[in-house]
Amino acid sequence: MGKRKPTSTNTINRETLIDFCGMVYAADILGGRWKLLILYKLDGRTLRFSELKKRLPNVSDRMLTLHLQELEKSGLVIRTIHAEVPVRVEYHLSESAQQLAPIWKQLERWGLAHRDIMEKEAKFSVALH
Amino acid sequence: MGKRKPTSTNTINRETLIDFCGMVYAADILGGRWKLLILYKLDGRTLRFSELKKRLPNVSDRMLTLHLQELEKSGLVIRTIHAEVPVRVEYHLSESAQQLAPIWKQLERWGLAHRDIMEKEAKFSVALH
DNA sequence: TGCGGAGCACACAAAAATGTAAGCGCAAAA
DNA sequence: TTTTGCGCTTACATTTTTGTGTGCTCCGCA
Repeated sequence: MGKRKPTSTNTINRETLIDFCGMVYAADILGGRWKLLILYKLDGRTLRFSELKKRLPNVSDRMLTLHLQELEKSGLVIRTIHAEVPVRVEYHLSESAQQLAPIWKQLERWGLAHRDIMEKEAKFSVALH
Repeated sequence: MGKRKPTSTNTINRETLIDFCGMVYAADILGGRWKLLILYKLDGRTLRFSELKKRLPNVSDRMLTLHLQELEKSGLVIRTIHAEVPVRVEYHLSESAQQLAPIWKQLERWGLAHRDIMEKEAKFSVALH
């Protein structure tokens, strides 16, 4: 997050890869400590900043703001400001992000399954000892 | 990569989240500059270190080694050492990783589609000016 | 004897991501 | 009048990730 040096090989590599690989592009957009989780929490509902914060353990104001800003720039979440006092700001998923939902649900399932496999293997190799 | 301070809030948060969310677990395993790309390149074939390196633009020996090691630890790639001279080391996907393939293909498609949408929107808002 | 490739390991440096603490602007509530 | 809440922003510190360069070891080959 923060700023990136535009001259770093890191940035350059990323950009050249993004050009020909949709997966790298997707990973770039979704990579970040809280992004997938934010999207997950916003799935199917609209939440305001403070509500979102409550649902994410240990996220700081700053990180939440930063990630939400990036997600907005990437066209995944939509931000609505209600000019009241105190201000009310609400977030919900864009159409594009909603199409992503089935993918992260699969990913969720795969993650759990894979973790089970790993744990069984670990037990097995302990048993061999 | 490298080592992590086990006391940092970063690590602690990650661990608590991983406990109840397969998606965070998956993201943790797959997050990393080259990981998805390595898996992608290994899809359906076996490659040795140097072949893999050729297919990945600008990756250094070190980064490739680190990522491959982590992927092996995560049970996604399988490493085979052929005791020849010079040594030959080959990598291929585990069964678990192969089950992941359809997901990243969807992600690939989504990425391209989403990028198109973003580009069109960008043009549109320029046109308004 | 020196060279060369393969697949790393190690020490170090740079960059990027994340976290912490403080404060701000406004109006209503206390 | 002071306090409170919301949704940030700013400055700064720390942690994590990535990159760079060097060298090693094994053996065959010239």
